[in-house]
Amino acid sequence: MADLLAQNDERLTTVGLLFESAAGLRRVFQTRLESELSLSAQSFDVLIRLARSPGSELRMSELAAQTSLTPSGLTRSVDRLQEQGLVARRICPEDRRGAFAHLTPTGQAVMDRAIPVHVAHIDEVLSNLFTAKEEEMLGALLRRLRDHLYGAGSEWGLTAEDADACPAAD
Amino acid sequence: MADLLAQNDERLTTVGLLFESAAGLRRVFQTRLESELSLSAQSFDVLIRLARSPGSELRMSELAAQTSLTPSGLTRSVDRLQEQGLVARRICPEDRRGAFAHLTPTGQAVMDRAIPVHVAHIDEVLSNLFTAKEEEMLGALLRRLRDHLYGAGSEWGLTAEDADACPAAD
DNA sequence: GATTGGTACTTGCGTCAGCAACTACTATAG
DNA sequence: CTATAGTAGTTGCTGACGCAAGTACCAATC
Repeated sequence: MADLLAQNDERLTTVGLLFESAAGLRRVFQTRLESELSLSAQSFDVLIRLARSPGSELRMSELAAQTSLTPSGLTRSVDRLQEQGLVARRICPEDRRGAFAHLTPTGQAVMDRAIPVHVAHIDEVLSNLFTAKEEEMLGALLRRLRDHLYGAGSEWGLTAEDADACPAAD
Repeated sequence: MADLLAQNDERLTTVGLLFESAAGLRRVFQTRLESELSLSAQSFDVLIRLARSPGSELRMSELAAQTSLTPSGLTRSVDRLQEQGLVARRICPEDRRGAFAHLTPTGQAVMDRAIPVHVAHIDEVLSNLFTAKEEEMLGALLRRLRDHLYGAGSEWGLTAEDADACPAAD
C-alpha cells in the first residue's frame, strides 16, 4: 500500500493542502472577525455576498448556493442575522414562494466597518507570501477548479447563470 | 463601498475561490465516500492520516492538528471510529497522559479498499482540468500558504522523522 | 377550476464540532 | 517529598448544519 500511496502522493497531497489551507484561513479570519466585529465566519460570508449584490439583496436560494449551505442551513443563518437586525427578508412579489434577504441599514453599517478590517487582514496574510503574478496564477487555477466543481457536480441547482451572478467570481 | 470592494476585489475573490473550491471538493468526495464506502469525509480524513503514518498510528494531539479538529472534536471522531472497529487507542507507555490512535486490521482493510477509490476519484476530477505543470504550481502555492498559516509544521503524512514524539517501544 | 407536479423556503430531528471545565499524569521548585 | 504549574486527553453543554418531511405557492393539464 505504501507503493500505492507513493504513486499518488502528489495529488493526494495537493487536495490535502487545499483543505488545510482553507481550514487554516477560515480559522484565522474567524478569530479576528469574532473578536473585532462579533461576526462568525459564516455570518460574514452571507453578509459580504449581500453587500456585493445589486441592491444589497439576493434570493435565499441564490445565497444558499453561494455560501455552500443547504437551503435549510441558510434559512437559519438568515434567521440569526435577522435577530441581530443585520438582515431582513422581503417576499418576492413576482413569486410569493420566494424571498429575498437584504441588508438592513444596520447591516450595511456593520459591513462598512467589517470589510476594510477583513481586507486588511487578508492583505496581512497574503502580502509577503505571493508575488502579484503568483497570486494571479493561484486565483486562475482555483477559479477553474471551482467552476468545474460547481458546473458539473452541484446538487443544488447552481447553474452557469448563477455562477455568473456570483459576486465572488468576478 | 463599491469602490472599496472593487479595489480589493482580486484578493477577496481569491480567498473566496479557495473556500468555494474546498467546500465543493469536500462535498463531491463526501458523496462518493459515503455511498461507496460508508465513510464520512471526516472519518476518511482521520483514517488516511493514520494509514500514511509509520506503524499506522499517531498521537491524538498530532492527529487533531492534522485534521483541523480541536482535541475535543478528535476525541469523539476517534470514539466513532472505535465503535466501528476501524481504530483503537493505545496508551503511550512513556507518557501515560497521552494516547495513540492506530488502525485496526479491519481499519487497514477498509483503507486498502478506500484509498484506490478515492485516488481514482481525485484523478477523475483533476485529470482534465490541469496540466502537470499547473498542478505542480497549484500544489507549490498552496503548500506555501499552508505552511505560512500553520508554521511550516506537519506534512500530509510522511516526513516520518518527525513522527517520533513518543516512540513505540513494541 | 380542480388536479397534478414542481419549486422555494421552513421546520423537526439527529449528528457533529467547539469551548470551557475537568481528570490524570508529568515536570519543576523548594 | 510536597506543592505548583503545565500538558494530553475527555466530558458537559450549546450552537450550527444536513436530511427529510412539511407548507405555501406557481404552472400545466384536463
